Amino acid sequence: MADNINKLTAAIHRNLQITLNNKLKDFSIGSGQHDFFYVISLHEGITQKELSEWLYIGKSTTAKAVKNLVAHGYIRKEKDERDKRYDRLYLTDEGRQNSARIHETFKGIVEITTKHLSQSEIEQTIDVLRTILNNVLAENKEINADQ
Amino acid sequence: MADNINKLTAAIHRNLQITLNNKLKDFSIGSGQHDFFYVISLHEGITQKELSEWLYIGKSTTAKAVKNLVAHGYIRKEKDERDKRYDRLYLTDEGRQNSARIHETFKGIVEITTKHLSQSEIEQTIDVLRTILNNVLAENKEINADQ
DNA sequence: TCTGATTAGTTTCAAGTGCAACTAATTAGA
DNA sequence: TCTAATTAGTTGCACTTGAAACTAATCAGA
Repeated sequence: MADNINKLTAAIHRNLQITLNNKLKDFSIGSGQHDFFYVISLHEGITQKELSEWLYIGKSTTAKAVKNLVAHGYIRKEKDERDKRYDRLYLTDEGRQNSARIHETFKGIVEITTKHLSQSEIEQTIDVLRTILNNVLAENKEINADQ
Repeated sequence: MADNINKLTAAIHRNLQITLNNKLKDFSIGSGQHDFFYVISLHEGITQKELSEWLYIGKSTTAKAVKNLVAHGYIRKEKDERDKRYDRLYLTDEGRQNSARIHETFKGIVEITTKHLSQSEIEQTIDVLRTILNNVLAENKEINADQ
């Protein structure tokens, strides 16, 4: 078997998590929560549903990540007044203090991954990956309409 | 934030795992072990170290996956006679009976991911992903020489 | 208006994963 | 040859994740 896209995306994902954990070892939240924090810091007021959709991750995982971020004092939840089913998410002061550090780290991750690649290679790859993701999501939707 | 390669590979990986789990729901081993079984079926006699390197996955995860596959009767271990540190892995009869099914499923996964893509797009993407993976591995090696 | 369906978020359970510390086997160097 | 270092594999721990069943709030249709 030669390399294929599935194996490579899996390997990249796993090993990038390791990179991220190393770079943010002293930051007192677990590896999965960095992404959530990052997105919230870019889109304050986002709901958990939107966060799940943005990251293409299950809502139960989002609920737990958010719970942890709140417990660590980095973000806070606020009930939407017009529809009390929604929780809107905002950075706390402590979250805001750590925000720049996270942004730098994420920028560094992008630089690491794109080393030795031209801008057009990167753009084309992003396009193809987006197509692949849509293919996979369509396949999963076919099987199960929910979640 | 626009989509980036890290987010896309993570999303593809997570959602492909869901696809695979759905397709192999009735197969009595967990999601992570399908990949291991597949590689072993293609390379009988492979060691756990080689398996870890092939999948770019940690050796402790490999040890547990192999343990489960053995417990379920799909594969067997055999000590290398020349160097007893190595365990060599082989399919059992039951493993061999299920092998074709797994191969078909993996082929189906490739077909799903590559829908709407030309052969050259796929090949170029694989090249880029390989470069990215090497970038990430090099970065991690810099931090930690072992594992 | 009221009842049933839908929706956002939570919780429990089972499973995969990495890290660190471990054992057993082998190799390298004094 | 013998001791220290290396190497393959294992185990315990912490953490992430998805599925399924749940609650609370809202919406849609009779």
